[in-house]
Amino acid sequence: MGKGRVETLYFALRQMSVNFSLRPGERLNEVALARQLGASRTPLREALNRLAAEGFIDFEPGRGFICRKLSVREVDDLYQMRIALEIYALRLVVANAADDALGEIAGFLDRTREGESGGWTLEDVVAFDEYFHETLAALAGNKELSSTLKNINARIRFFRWVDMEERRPRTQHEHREILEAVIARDGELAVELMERHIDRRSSQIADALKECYAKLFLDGDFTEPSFIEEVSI
Amino acid sequence: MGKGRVETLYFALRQMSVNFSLRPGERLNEVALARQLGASRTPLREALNRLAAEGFIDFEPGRGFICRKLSVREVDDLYQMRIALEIYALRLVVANAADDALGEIAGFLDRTREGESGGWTLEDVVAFDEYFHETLAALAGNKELSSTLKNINARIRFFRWVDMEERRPRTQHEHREILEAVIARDGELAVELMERHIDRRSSQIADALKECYAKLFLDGDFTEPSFIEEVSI
DNA sequence: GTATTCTATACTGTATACAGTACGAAATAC
DNA sequence: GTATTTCGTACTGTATACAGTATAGAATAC
Repeated sequence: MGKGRVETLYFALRQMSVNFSLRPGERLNEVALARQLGASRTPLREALNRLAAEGFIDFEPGRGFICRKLSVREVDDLYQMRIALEIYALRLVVANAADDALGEIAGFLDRTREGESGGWTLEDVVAFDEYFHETLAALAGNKELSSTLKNINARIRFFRWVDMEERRPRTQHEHREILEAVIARDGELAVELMERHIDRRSSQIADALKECYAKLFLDGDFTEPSFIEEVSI
Repeated sequence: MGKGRVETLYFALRQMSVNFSLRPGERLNEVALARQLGASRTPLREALNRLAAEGFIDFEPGRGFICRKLSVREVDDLYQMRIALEIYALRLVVANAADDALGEIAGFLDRTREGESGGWTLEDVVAFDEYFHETLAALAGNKELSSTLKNINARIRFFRWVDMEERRPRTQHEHREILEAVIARDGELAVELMERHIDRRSSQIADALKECYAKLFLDGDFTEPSFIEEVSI
């Protein structure tokens, strides 16, 4: 079955939103975007409407579609959502998951370990990080929860990309600890470790976001960082 | 500022999806729907795309938009999501909420108490139930969490409407107990009460859904209950 | 009578045209 | 020089036309 034109546009635009190829706060020119993506305005707008419903872009009636801004508040809220969902999922996983499935994840952690040889790029590490959390949560067997979590992860990926630079050394060890607590069926420990692993201070988020927009505007046309909201907390 | 045409269509269609004025599993005829709602197909489809992204209706490429089916699995998953989100929110509320705000909710529970005199309709009671949960969770101050919760509540409203017939007597008392635990800042108790209050067995859900579609097809044209998925668990 | 192919219809998917409006730039007043 | 109004442009919002395809019904074969 063909995936459908709107679907294709949806994923292309989603990708653009995720890595901010579109500048934050910028109004999207539908005609230009449509031509750039080789489509017409109608299916483009349908894809944009879906993305707006999922929080990947903003929409203002009469003004059109606008690239979301880098908001401390939003990242903060999404990290809390992660904690809420992942912790609940984790309890279910500890109670119900098969040992086999947990063993698979352990194998994944082994294969992606960063030894003296293993030279992973930052993108790799971020992808592994997401994969670990999503796969573990998926063992809870709740589709709605899993898809919500995936959406959240996509929306905070730009942040993770900066955050990971600092946390990279710790991440691996923490993942292993969490998984071992799950395998030992120690729910309380697993939950406690997971919460500490995910938790971020608002100040950390603000710092990372500053770095984010610095990165975004490094090459050339630095205009006005008016697209970053609530830098102060 | 005018709310925009698509926005209006969005809410009208959302309402239709919530109370299943559209029959589950039924393909939506865009031309007919557009005429019925006094709009053109283009904005209609934009609204439908948003609703599809939020899970209020389904979409199959090449076949068009389809009213979601009554699914035990989905209701089950959404109830788990409620537990995950509301419990996490509750911990934040216990830790941070102002006494004033909690007092307001207590006042709301008083005003909506079902005395010998107070004759509330089932719709009223369901609305009060949603309001209690959403208002309490909102005190956690997380916009993403609140809006996700509201979406979930809209998606399970048809179910609540049946479920409440049975739970009506208990509900009020349980809400009061939960709130009192929060006011007493007893987080563990509040969480335990809330989890028990929300939790449903899959078998309960299946029974209620059967009643749901019985209700939907009571007047006249009973055709084929093929729109109910996974009646057996 | 049942299954299968063909055909007509009706619906979705997309392009495009047009209307209305927001926005920016130029011009004028002060 | 600064503020304000006017005007032109360009973009969004919506209707509509057309093309392609899924679907149902009729006709035919078995």
